[in-house]
Amino acid sequence: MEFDLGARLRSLREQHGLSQRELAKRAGVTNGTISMIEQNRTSPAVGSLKKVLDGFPIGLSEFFASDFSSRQKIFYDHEELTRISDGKIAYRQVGRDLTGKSLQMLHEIYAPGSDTGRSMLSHQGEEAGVIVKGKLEVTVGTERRILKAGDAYYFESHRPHRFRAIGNEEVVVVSACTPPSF
Amino acid sequence: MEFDLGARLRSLREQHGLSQRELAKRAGVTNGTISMIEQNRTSPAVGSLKKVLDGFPIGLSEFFASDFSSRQKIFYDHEELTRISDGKIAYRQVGRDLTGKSLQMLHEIYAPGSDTGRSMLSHQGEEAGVIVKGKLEVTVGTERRILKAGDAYYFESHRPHRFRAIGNEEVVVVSACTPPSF
DNA sequence: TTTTTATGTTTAAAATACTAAACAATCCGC
DNA sequence: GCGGATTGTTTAGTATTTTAAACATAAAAA
Repeated sequence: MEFDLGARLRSLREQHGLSQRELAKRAGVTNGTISMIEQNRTSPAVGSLKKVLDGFPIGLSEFFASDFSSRQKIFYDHEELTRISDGKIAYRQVGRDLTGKSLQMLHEIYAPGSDTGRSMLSHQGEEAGVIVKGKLEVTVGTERRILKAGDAYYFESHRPHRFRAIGNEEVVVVSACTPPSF
Repeated sequence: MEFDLGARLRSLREQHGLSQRELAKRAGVTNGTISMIEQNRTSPAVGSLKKVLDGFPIGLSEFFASDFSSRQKIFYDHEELTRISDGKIAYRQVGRDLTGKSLQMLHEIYAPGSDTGRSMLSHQGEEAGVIVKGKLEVTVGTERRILKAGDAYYFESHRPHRFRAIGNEEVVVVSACTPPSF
């Protein structure tokens, strides 16, 4: 989905009942700048946009937050779960086709010593997991920790992350993410 | 707190293990641009910043949301999980405050014979779960099935549903739903 | 109507960001 | 050590944004 910066700003301004000049004065820019931005005739400098948004006020994060509000098989025997092989890690996905769905749940089995690779994973959404068996080293951004059975994690998926099995027994994890990442 | 755009970008890039040139190539800008941005010597055009962030990838909103996520707790010992008592069923939620979040994960322990009640549950969203231990009877709409360790379920939460522990051992389930239901 | 006031748009000049290439520093293999 | 590759930084030139002021239209007041 395309983000229409100009339209978003115009909508915001009108919701606040401000003219381009009023907003410009508050923001410390000229009305022409606001006009150009609203028509998408320029890609404003972040600094300029920030000044403008301070006139409402609203933060950059909220401004860019596009509001994603966001008969089928129900029961699955373990062997029915969709297998997604990825080297030494055996993923089993709950459910078949997740198109249109917003939740993905995986039953993961890590062979001893296996990991998700040195290049860190990163995607949209949130993910969480509970360790069922074994020891799993979880790295998120600059933070790292070893989790054991019963422990859990929860983070936003855009943060680079990596999983690694510790010790010489297999590791079992039940994880979920939203929206589905593959 | 002042938002340090340059530092934020540098940190992100380093977490991903990319050089300025590698990122520049992915993003379709020059390495000099990235250098200047990271030093806060320019206030990049929104369009340029977007191109750069697409190289990770990460959205503008998350980029500006910054420290929110980095201060958030990620790892949870089993005893740290938030307990949500509900009669004979012990829920432990992964994560503390889920406001603004779209994923909820629970570690559930059913005492022998316990269930979620005769009046069926129903709410918005989707939910899924994996049985870790014991036997669980799951009823969704008119369908009913007994699941054992390793088995799983997935359905849309608006369908009336009910869970019941079968046999005389406790049942352990890891479940997830989106959006959080309580 | 005529005038005043306010609106959004456009334009030439000034300010700023971006590129391409050179520069400096560091690391690695030989 | 040396040479080559890779890193982040800087610089001069080009491209883009921003300003200040003029323009055009519309609504309100006289």
